Amino acid sequence: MTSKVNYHADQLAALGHPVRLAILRFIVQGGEHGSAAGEIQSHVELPASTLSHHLKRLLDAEMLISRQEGTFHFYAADYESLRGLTNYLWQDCCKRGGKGSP
Amino acid sequence: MTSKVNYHADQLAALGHPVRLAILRFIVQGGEHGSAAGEIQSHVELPASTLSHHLKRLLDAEMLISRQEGTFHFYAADYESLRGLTNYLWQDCCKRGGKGSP
DNA sequence: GGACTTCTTCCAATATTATGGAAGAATGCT
DNA sequence: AGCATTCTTCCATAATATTGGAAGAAGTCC
Repeated sequence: MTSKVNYHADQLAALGHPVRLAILRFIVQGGEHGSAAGEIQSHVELPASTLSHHLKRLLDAEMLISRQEGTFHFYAADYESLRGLTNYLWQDCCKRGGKGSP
Repeated sequence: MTSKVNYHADQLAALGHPVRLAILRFIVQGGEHGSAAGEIQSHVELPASTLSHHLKRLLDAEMLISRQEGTFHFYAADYESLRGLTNYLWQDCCKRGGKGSP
């Protein structure tokens, strides 16, 4: 119960960093097969280790899914998770049909 | 351009804390007229100063709107802002109608 | 004006996060 | 086996966030 708040707060915190948000959007816009860490790196222009930390954070929060092909590590968005997060934000909101209804 | 990422990352970071997420949800579920700081405080059970810091953070990120009535400070959700945030997360996603389409 | 309520700001301590060089792991190639 | 590529983990440092007591501001009521 209370763990749901913590779970989603963790996801929001994972997205609550300019670099990580940029990473997610790059991946989301990049298509279904995901993006290799190297591609992402050349997009965000950061040292490999720093990027890796951010990717791990997103992975731990279950905002990303990863897969390996040879020496390449591909990252794709976890859309179900993202959907669950946005749903949670609006849950039980505006039941009486106020102006804020989604 | 890049400021949009920073703006929304800041919003996500504001929500990326269990207490603040709980606060937003309490307010969102509480109805249109908003909730007084005191009501919120008795819900989250935190010292007044700590709560005030969190409310300020949410306010600065434009996730809340505040209004004063006498000595009471009411806080309400900024639904347009919340909508803008969730839209941003899904923007330009899954253009080719993949399984993740919203 | 004085007492009371409601909430915010000041301040300092503690905890968590972010960063990146260097070293390590896993894979592939010849 | 040796070497290159791709990315992760180890480690230490710097920066930022969180926390809450004490003091302050702003309103109400007698």
